[in-house]
Amino acid sequence: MNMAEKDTEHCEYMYVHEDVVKKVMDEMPQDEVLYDLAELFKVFGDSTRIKILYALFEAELCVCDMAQLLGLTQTAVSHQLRVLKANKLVKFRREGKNIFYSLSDDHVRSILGQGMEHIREL
Amino acid sequence: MNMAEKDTEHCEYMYVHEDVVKKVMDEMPQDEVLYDLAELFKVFGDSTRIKILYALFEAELCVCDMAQLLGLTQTAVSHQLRVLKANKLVKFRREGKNIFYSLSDDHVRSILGQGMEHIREL
DNA sequence: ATATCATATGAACAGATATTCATACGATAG
DNA sequence: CTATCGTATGAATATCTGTTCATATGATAT
Repeated sequence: MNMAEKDTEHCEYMYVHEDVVKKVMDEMPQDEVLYDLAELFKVFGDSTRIKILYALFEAELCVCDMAQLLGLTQTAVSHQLRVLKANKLVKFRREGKNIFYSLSDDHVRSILGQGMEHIREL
Repeated sequence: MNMAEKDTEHCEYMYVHEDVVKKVMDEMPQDEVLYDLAELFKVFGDSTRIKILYALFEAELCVCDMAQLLGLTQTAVSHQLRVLKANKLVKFRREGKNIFYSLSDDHVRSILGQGMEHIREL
């Protein structure tokens, strides 16, 4: 076998391209970071939460506003806000009986914006 | 009741802030777009797929390379590549028996980059 | 204090999803 | 053309996730 070829290491019954694999391994972020990253995107991967985030693009809203606006139950909205809070995507303030939610920073806009660009090109 | 107050419309037993809700409703993207957007992020919301994408950041790889690199079975990788292909996040070319995958465009990098920035600040 | 409003929370259920196993397909070498 | 390698696919299973229902909490007004 020609040693100049990349195929050197065994992978079950297959051969891997060893040098490339090693290079990639060195550059890969830690597993935990990649896991956290997936968890973050999981939050964006639900249309209810996306709707809530988009609604908050425009204005600060209370739970009932969002429920009415999006045609959802108060409970469903509340559960999803919990997820968004846990991931620091929204912040909130109390005003009497109402709790007003808003976007916590501009990363949300950036991330959603990039996603929008991608689907526009599909 | 003071008409200068925002609370005008009924929502079950609650009142919504009508003017704000209407403003937001006008600005909201179509439901279908938001659904597609959620579907896109759902693709990023899995650590196996994130790992595959990050691996492809660095180099073009065949299925077996990825399986070995990431400690996954060939089948698992193949199933996830199917999802990534369906969402136009990766492209591929055949070279003999191997099929080499690579990132299809720079949106992937942008989206992952924004996500990374967010989790760094948590 | 008590009733009511706005929101949160816990349990239960239904639907979605990732992995595995078995197998099929397409390309190549002999 | 047959065997083998690399990859893809379908079915089955276990886990995860979102919604609903019932109920709890926290704030306000009377």
